[in-house]
Amino acid sequence: VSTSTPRTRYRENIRAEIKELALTQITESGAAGISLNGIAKRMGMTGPGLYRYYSCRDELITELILDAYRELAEAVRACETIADPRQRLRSAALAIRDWALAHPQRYLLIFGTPVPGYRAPADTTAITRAIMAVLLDGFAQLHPVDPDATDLIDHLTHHHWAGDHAASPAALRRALAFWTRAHGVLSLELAGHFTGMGFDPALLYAADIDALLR
Amino acid sequence: VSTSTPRTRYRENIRAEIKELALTQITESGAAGISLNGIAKRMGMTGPGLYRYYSCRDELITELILDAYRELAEAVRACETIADPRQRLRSAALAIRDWALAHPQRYLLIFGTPVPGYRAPADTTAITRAIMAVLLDGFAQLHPVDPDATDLIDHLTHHHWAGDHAASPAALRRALAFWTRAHGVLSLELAGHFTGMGFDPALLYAADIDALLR
DNA sequence: TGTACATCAGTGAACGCGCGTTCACTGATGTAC
DNA sequence: TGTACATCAGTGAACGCGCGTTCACTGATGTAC
Repeated sequence: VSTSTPRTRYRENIRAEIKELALTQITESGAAGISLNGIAKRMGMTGPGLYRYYSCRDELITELILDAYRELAEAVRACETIADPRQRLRSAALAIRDWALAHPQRYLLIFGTPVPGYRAPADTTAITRAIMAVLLDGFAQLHPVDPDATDLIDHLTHHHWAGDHAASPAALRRALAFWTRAHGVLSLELAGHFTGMGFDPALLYAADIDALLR
Repeated sequence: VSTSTPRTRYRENIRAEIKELALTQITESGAAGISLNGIAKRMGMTGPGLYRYYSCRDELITELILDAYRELAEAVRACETIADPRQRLRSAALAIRDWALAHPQRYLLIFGTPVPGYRAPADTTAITRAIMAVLLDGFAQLHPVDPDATDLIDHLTHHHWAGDHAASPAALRRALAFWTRAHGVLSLELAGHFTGMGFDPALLYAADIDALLR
């Protein structure tokens, strides 16, 4: 973008600072606790001043969600260069986990309990699809495994999602399992449901994903 | 409980009505949206009146969480009578899903993004343990399978959780996977992440659980 | 380089709202004799 | 059965708080000649 006058650069910085503080608000008070007034106060500004940067609270939340989706997709896409599909999928799983642990609020903002009354932007499905494409490619290149879940695979044969990406039902089935298993461990871990159980969630995560890659 | 004077019965009814309305508030505005004033208004009462029944907002939330945990545990324990371990675990999985779909707010209240600033009551771990006991028993009775995830199983050997229930590491590993896989599908389904994908989450759920029971 | 003007960041007051919680109180419901 | 008293449900006013958002404004920053 060539619109880089001092003023627009300044605006970008402020917008970034606002988002940064919004994330700490989520950490402290949950997604519903995002408040323009609160952010302004921490920046040494008054509330209305923020309306120069975001026209309303929902616009800020939308941008936070889209940013998070994009960052996660980028982390996954960074694994695309790995030639071996098994290694690629394994490192994609690790990339997702690393990102989720590094940015728990962001992860839960996307995949956690939906923000009440807030409708997620439509653009997110395109990003989801981009992530899915990496998984589908990977599983398509993995040698096929013994048939399981025939019910589900039959079902998926008649439902063409995944856009123009004509994935085999078996690959789609595994990609979906990849997603749900990763999320299962991650969301329980982030919500603190494993604390006090004295085992390492990383190993559980790896085991659950590896079972899909054998 | 023999304390069933007309007055205590009346109190119990009001408390139940309060909880009922709190659940609809969660549905409408999320767990953070629970508000004593709002509930009172819907009951045709004034806000302070509710303080006869709950000493503060957190006490209400705590009771909602404990109720939900207990109900879920009950649903799982109802499967204990099934003799065949495979069938028992299968129906436990279905019981969990049925309950989660029937009471999405309750499920997300327990397993969703934690309520900000709110500290969950300690009694929940005992209930979690009761659910885990059913799973551990079931997997202990299933004939052992080909060794997988040896890293994780080694790890679990040295970490004795699950209380006095001396479960084998292999059973513990499968019980944990049962839990995370169930939650993975359920929470994504409840959060609406499968809408527009045109497949039946029930089949994905069944397939992911069945893979553990073969 | 200097002046005139337009743009824009941020302020402060205001609006209406809902929240949790306390307090002193009225009036109904139960209890004891 | 009737009266005297204690208990308790619910009210209304009040406190202090924070929220999103609007509006008219000041003062600084950039732009054009």
